[in-house]
Amino acid sequence: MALDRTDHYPFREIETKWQRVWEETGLFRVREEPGRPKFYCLEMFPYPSGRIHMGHVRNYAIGDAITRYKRMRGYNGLHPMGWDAFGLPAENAAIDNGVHPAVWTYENIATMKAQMKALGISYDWDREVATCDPEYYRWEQLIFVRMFERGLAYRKSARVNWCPGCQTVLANEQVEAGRCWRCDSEVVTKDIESWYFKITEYAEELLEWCDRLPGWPERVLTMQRNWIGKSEGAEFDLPVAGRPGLALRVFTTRPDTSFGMTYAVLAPEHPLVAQLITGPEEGAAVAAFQAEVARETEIERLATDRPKRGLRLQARAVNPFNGAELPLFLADYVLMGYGTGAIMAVPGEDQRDWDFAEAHGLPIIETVQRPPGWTGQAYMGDGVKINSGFLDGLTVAEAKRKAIDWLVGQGLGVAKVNYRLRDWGISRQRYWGAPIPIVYCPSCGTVAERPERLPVVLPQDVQITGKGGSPIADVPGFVNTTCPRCGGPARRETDTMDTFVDSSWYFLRFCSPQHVGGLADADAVHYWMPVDQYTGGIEHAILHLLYARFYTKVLRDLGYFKLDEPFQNLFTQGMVVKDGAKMSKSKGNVVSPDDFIVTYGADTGRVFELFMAPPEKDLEWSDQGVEGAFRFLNRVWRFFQSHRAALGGAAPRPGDLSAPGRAFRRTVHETIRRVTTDIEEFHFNTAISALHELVNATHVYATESLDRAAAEERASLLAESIDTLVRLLAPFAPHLAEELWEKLGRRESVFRASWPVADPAALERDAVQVVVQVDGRVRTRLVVSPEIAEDRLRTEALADEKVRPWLQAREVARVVVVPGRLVNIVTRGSGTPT
RNA sequence: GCCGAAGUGGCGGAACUGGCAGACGCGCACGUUUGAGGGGCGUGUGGGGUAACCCGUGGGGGUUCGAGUCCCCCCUUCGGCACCA
Repeated sequence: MALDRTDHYPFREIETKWQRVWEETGLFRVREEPGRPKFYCLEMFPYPSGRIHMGHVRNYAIGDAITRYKRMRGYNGLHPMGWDAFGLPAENAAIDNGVHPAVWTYENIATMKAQMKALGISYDWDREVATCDPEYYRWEQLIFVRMFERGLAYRKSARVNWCPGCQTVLANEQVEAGRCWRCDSEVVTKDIESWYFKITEYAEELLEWCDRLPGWPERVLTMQRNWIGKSEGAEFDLPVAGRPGLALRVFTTRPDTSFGMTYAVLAPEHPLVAQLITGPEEGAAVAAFQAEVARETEIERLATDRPKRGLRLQARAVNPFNGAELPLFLADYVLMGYGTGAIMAVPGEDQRDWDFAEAHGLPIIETVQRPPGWTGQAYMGDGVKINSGFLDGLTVAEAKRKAIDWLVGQGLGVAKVNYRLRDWGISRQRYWGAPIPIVYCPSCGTVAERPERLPVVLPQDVQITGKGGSPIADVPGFVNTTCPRCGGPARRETDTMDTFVDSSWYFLRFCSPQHVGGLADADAVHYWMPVDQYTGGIEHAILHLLYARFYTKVLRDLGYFKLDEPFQNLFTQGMVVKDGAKMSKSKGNVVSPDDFIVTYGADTGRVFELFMAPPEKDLEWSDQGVEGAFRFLNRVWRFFQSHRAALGGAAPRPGDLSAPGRAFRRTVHETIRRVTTDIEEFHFNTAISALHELVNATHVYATESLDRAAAEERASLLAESIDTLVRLLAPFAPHLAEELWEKLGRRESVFRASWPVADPAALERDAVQVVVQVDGRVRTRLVVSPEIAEDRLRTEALADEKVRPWLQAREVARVVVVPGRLVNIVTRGSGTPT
């Protein structure tokens, strides 16, 4: 049942008023103040897709609560916002509606910025950046140039999704069940020349630093470690039988199992395959197999619940450990992109090899002693080596070392560390992205653009059809240029950069967004960085966060900044769902922030989203929950209105308060303590419930009848309570708090006021409740002094009249006393109480 | 298939390091204010039982004086994934 809102607090006037005041006074504008502690709070900047949704609101409400809290604790709080403005949806809008991507993007930015302002998030809007602004991407192009000079950016062939209908490259998301999402053509793979960043060069450092990021969720670090995928082992050659000089290089993490190899496998794309074909008949079979595998996606090739496809070649490989000749296969489960693209197969100690061997009738040799009863599958555990020549009797670890030593000694192989991480392909054959600043010169070759000629500006006047190559390839004024080195006629690169590049350094630009001398002012970066709190969705746990870490290290090594890691603390928030599903237009379960703000106000939205679930978990949208949050703020407002006149008087004197006064004051200071630790630990839901309790307790205290002395002290205690409540409420409902603060007669913003500190004297208790159990069951509760001696408490518990019946005809075996908490009387015997 | 997280009232969720399970909110019921509705205020609200009490944190075992919390097995749900040699 919806509320009749004639009686609600005037949130609209309040929110508009304070948003204006904040803007006019520049309250959230910050600059470096050397010597003052800083707090850089950042939410992942959004893609300007059209309108913000409740997931954004949740993200910003979290970041804003933290920033405002930290400011009240005296930190110089940087809280910037910008736009991850390049990307595919803008091009799709252009194709579907004929609107230019730039127009579409900037319109969306204007809309979303207005929405954010209506939420009253405390951003320093002077620092706003959009990645599609040439003043932003010129520095990205400069970084590219420096990376190219260092060999960290290079070109190689890449396999892409190709739509023969549109004659264009497709992103994974544009491929639906193997078909183009636009024209429904069957998608094929195609190799094209692409630009790459050598992130693999940083694999080891990125991995090592995973152990030095205690402020990151462990599960994110685990995902990053697994993505980097370090494995240690050996790389060596398997000679091809009867083909001197020809060998397959294989990588293995289990060189100790080499005596157990019963076949070998090449990835179907392996360049050696062509040389191994013995005749036209086999050539045709191989080509057919390769075509078959090319149709499989990598996900399919890596799926466990489908049979592994294989094609046996006539050529045979030789096991260098014992000279055995082995069958040689092409198989889909071996990928060219990992290791050497060829493996020795040891079915005894690898389950994938076991499955393949069983399907193809290949022998299985056990090289590790099985535990008793082990049967029917590969054994990957430790044990004593068997059937392994000179490795017999060793443990797996010993045998690994010895096998590697042997390979090295024989000159056959090397110890090798391998990473699953691949270099980062950044070329996109698309329009709406930052141009790659490279020029192809007939005489000088591939040349980086000269820094003083940057930015290479994306031309505006293009036709976007979704067909053919990059639209800027058809703009002669863009493509035709002069060589930065020799000045002769040359051609520009027409690929643009992956938008993940744009978002890999924006947090640095926020430190000095108008800086014209480079990507960011070093002093500003050294003052503000690292980001103290980064908050966003778990979907970015790997790619964005890994790329940003990589970029930070690259910029350090290029000499720009002394900074190893960009994000000190990371928080990954849960999704906002409705009816159990993620909000989306197609499901029709979207709740619009605009409607919401009109009906309830921004403060209610924030309080609801922070209160209804712990922030790391999914939040189920609930209209009734919203009503609850709205009711709470109205209650605060009403209470304030009716008791304002009764506030004031001297500050409470803790020493000579009446008993109810002391009890009430303890509640106030307990709330300070709870809300403070809860915010520090991201428990916003329990912080807000503590505020509920404070409001309830204040209401009871204000209306209960007291004797005259107690009633006189009430005004000053209520004043302290209300003052505290307003400050504690400020991070969650900033507009309302600001309004009440002003009504309390304060001239400065509540965000310039200090965060309250709990008075230890007020927290002291003169009595505690102790639970008394008999055999673990609660029988009574005693109210005692907190300093009561242990044996006195024991005696009182044993003598209690509620306890005694439970001890009749039973013997007390022992008494467990937990001071200040409980007494548990443990008995022995058969008597039961009568 | 593997890895990770989580299963607590009618619902969202609390519960520090093993110490009163269910804070706070929603919903519901009754009362009160009101011409009425809405709203406000008050009381109650895990299940069973007149009561004393008993039973209760996905299921089953275990450790412990004491388990939502720790250990083992199982079930379910949700996330992530890379058959990575």
